[in-house]
Amino acid sequence: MTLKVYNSLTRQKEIFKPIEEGKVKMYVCGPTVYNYIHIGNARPAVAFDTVRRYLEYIGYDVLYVSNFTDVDDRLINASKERGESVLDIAERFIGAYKEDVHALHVKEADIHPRATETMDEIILFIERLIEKGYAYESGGDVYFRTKRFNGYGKLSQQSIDELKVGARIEIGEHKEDPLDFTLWKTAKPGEIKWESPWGEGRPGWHIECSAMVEKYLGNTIDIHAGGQDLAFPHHENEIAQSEALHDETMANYWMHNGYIRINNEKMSKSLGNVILVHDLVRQYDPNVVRFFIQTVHYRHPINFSDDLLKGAEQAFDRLRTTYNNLLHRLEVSADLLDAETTDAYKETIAELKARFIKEMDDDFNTANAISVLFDAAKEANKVMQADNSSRDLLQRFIDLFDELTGVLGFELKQAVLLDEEIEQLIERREAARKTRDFQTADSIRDALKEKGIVLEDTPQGVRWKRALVNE
RNA sequence: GGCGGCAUAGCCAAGUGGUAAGGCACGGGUCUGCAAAACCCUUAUCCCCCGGUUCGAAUCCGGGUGCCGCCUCCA
Repeated sequence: MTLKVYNSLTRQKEIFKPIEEGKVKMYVCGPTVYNYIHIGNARPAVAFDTVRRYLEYIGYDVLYVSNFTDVDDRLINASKERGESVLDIAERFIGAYKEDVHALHVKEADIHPRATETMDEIILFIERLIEKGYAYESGGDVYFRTKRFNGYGKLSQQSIDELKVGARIEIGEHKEDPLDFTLWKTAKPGEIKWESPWGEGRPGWHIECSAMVEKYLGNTIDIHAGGQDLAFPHHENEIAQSEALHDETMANYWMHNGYIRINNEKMSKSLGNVILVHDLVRQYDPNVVRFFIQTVHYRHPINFSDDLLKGAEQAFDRLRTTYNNLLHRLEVSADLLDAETTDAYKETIAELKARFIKEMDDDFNTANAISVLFDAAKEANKVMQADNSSRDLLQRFIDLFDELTGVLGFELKQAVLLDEEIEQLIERREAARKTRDFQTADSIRDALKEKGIVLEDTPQGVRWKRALVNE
């Protein structure tokens, strides 16, 4: 089994080979924390969390770093508008970010550096770029001398000449060339600022990532990831800064996730269709949201709409039902299956797992990996269909689901808590059924359905499950 | 203008040279007191269109059409 990763830099799938055997150093561009995150922020968080989980699953020791941009123009604007300090706003939305991605089962990064806490390294980075002639101070600002860096545009396939056409110098900027970009920006009166060799100011947007990658991961890392829209100019500029300074490749693999659309339109503030994770996870089970995101390959665009999410909810429920039926059967079943059939299923389980790995090895094809889960559900259901199952086999299917959904980051187990009142209703219904008083039994079943509890009468006894939230 | 992506059944979505995964929805059957869940069967002679390469293409090449994105803040 060989893991292949699509590398945005070379535009092809490549065999994954870490710098250091058994270890992966990855950096994922995080959010600017001036607001609650929307699903556009959630997609990379989920996609690359799955990349991380899979890498760990196949035995790598992953060092995962993801930044918080806690000072920039948008934060400064928000600060002015709300009369709240930049740092307070950042602090609040970092908290909100963690809460939101936690709901989506995104594992916490090993290191979550903040721009404001990396200021020394940022300034040092810029000083060294100036020393090497790749940057210059001008009017209190510092700019990167873009044309000096050979290979500018290699990530986004842009040529310097073409880029020049669209580039321009804003009023108040003091660039030598329109393509140059800001490394350090002089503070205007009243703005948050830091001392530097070039006066009081703040870093440009791109430099923090270069400085953080160097500080926490080194000159060359394995994977650098983010949204497709970051490829240009953000990642392009990161490459220019880091590679100009180090004369070494910044990242061996660049990964970019596709865009999000809402009802087939671009998600944007002007269209007023921005979906906040905060709201979405209250409308849908976060497991369903995470499942849904992964039914589409991470590099492809994904469309969000109520119909699609409801469809995902239905699909997800199939897996959840099977899984919880397995748990139920394990409680009530005896070992009855013959050894030959049991062995055949063991073989099947091994094959399913191998297929899952094969799909994930192919550039993290979660859509196909999920289809393996459905096939596993079908096999598990067959085992349960034959009303003589084997506890060992049931447990193996449960383990399989636990293992594979653990990689994809969602849970199939439903909460087992039931009100005493509901327990009693179920018992009363059972009693009624025994006396063939189906009228009473059915009315209790209807009443429970009203409460969101769906009953299933199986040969092994009654099972209950929660009804879908959005029907 | 430059760069890039996408187009597969009613819907969602994999597949990128060997004869169309998976899910939702639909229909038939089995099971059930009735349901629910589940299982079995059925569901694209065909992958936007037109040419070409090939023994063979949804997959490669050329030309169209449509949709979308980046080039400015953006995940």
